[in-house]
Amino acid sequence: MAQKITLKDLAQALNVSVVTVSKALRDHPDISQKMKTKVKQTAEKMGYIPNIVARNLSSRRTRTIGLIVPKIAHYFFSSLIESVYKYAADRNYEIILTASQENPEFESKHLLTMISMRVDGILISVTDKTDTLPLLSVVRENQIPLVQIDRTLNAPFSKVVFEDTEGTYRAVKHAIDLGYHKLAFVGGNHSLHIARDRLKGFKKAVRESGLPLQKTFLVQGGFTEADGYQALMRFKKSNQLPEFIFTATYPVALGVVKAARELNLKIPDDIDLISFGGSAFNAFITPAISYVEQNTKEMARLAVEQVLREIEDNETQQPAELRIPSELRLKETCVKRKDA
Amino acid sequence: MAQKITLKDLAQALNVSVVTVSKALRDHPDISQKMKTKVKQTAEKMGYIPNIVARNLSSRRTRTIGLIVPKIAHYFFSSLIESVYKYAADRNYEIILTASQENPEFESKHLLTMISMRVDGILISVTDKTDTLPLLSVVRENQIPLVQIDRTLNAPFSKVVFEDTEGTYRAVKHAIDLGYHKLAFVGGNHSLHIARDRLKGFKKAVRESGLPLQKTFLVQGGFTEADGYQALMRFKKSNQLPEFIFTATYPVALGVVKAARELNLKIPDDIDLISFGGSAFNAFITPAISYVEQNTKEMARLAVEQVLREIEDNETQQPAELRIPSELRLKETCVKRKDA
DNA sequence: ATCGTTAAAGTAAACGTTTAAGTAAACGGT
DNA sequence: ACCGTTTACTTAAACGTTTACTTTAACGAT
Repeated sequence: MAQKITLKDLAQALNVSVVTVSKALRDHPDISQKMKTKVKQTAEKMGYIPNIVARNLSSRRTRTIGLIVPKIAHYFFSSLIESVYKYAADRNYEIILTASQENPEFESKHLLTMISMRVDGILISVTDKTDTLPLLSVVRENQIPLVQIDRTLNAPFSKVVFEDTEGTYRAVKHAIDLGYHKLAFVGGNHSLHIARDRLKGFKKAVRESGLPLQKTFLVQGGFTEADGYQALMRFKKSNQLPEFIFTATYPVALGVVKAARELNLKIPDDIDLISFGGSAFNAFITPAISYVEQNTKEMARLAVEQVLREIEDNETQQPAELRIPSELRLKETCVKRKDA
Repeated sequence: MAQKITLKDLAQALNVSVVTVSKALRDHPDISQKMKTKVKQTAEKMGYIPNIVARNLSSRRTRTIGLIVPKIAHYFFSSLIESVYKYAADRNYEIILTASQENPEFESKHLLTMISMRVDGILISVTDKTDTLPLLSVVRENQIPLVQIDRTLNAPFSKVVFEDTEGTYRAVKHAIDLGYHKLAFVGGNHSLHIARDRLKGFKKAVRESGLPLQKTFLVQGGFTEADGYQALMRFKKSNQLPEFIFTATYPVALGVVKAARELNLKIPDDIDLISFGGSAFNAFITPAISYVEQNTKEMARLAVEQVLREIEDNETQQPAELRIPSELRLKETCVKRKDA
């Protein structure tokens, strides 16, 4: 085919300057309506396709937001991603997505790539092993707006989180009210807020009710199915089974379910369960797990809005901390009173 | 902070030309080892971060592949995406992902954006409503390598698909062997190969066994849960229930399961089921649905390899058609003989 | 000593836009 | 009739690289 059409080609064809063409296509007020129409028509006719790379270099902005998540094929993150795309599209921004695969090295590499690509802002949800991200200082120096989502570090950037402590507290309180005494928490890396805050809510509920906090029932680790599976297996091995388990994520809960099946433990009768976060297919599994709701759509909305605010307002503001209420959704676990 | 460091800054600091710095950083043979080390050290020290936008403009390539899928938060696509990212990363390519939301308009818009962004190649899985993509001619004219994945159109571009006909054929044959006579197919838009080919396999199995093909049991539509739900509801309404349903996708199967529960029909006893494609959480639902396996990892691998081949080999080749075997995985549906 | 070759740099131009800074003509108010 | 303003355009420069070409010096072989 013919070479790619550029503004120059259009300009020559129309016998005007390149800038006139550029401005006309962008509806710049400098240009007369008549010229705009003429330019757009020939652009259409000649099959002009703007070169965004050139535009980005020249304008020193990309209308692009980097999104770094630990995983894509994941109940929580795939919906979060989908919504982020949607809200970004509404505001005419592109998304550059990368997945760290729960690997802090990849995470740093991707963060650097995003800076290299000159994204206008960054949204990040860190891996379950990240306790520090050295590159954040570079982000800061370069004044790139960055918003942490859900899995946040203690760093001077805006955050969007759920009401982790309160949500967990209510769920565990509910379990205690049903008569459970031996309660376990299976969660994640304590350098992450969500792990600490969910544990905090758990402890608060247990302490308030005067029950003892058993060390062996507080499990650290990751946020994956494997972590839930291992936890229950270990409880079993040590011959110390809790009556109720609160899991820090839905995948962890699935791991518990899997282990329970193998051990021939009935849920909810032998072991009861609530998780932080559900999933679209929860309704299809038996028993459907009761969970603390995570409104991913709202989280995406707030995160996109916040990062765009920081991008588009020129003055640097204080980091914001946006919190999303997280309500308990009772399904088929943790609904019956425990027989005394 | 100080202004962003550019090659020019490095060049000044080192008292050499910009080109020397550029070449040194890229390990160009023109540059002596001594100079390379020196340049890299100062680059490190001064915190140089390359501007990929400028590089892309100048070099007329982006080392970027566009990936267009109908949906992100979806059993099949989220794993496909994850694997595409992985294989692309192995070859040092970035991915630009967009989701068409099963909307052909968005799909075209995104395709145009990708061309605008000057991606080096494109991977696309079209919406369940797409029957033609006018922009493909632009892709062709601009000689942008494009590979169709799974949901393919009849267009002169390479394809990576499953053995849709054979996989479906074997599954339906299995159902017939178990003694089922009234068989239904719930599938998608017939301008897509996967819908046509899966239906073809279905018809072949039914015809071969001498059973009648009932028109009302061949349902067109989309590939979503809603489509499966509606299909079973309609069967019920018309008082014509099949004994066995083959669904063209896993979400459709879930829709059937949902409808069955509401109608109080037992799966697999009242209605039996096999779907094309499973999911990671299939093991958690009761009954676990038997399915024709879709090896998303392999699909991603072949697609990435093919598009990179077309990008990196300068000569244009004939479009390839890569087919991935799809085996039947029996779980808890379609495993018992039907009582005569 | 001379010539072709190689190594290690440098110079100039280009990639396709946008932004900033003019300029010329038309306009409107006094 | 004059001046400031507005309209509609143009020119020049810049964005930060890479690519293609040129230069200079050193080296070996004859």
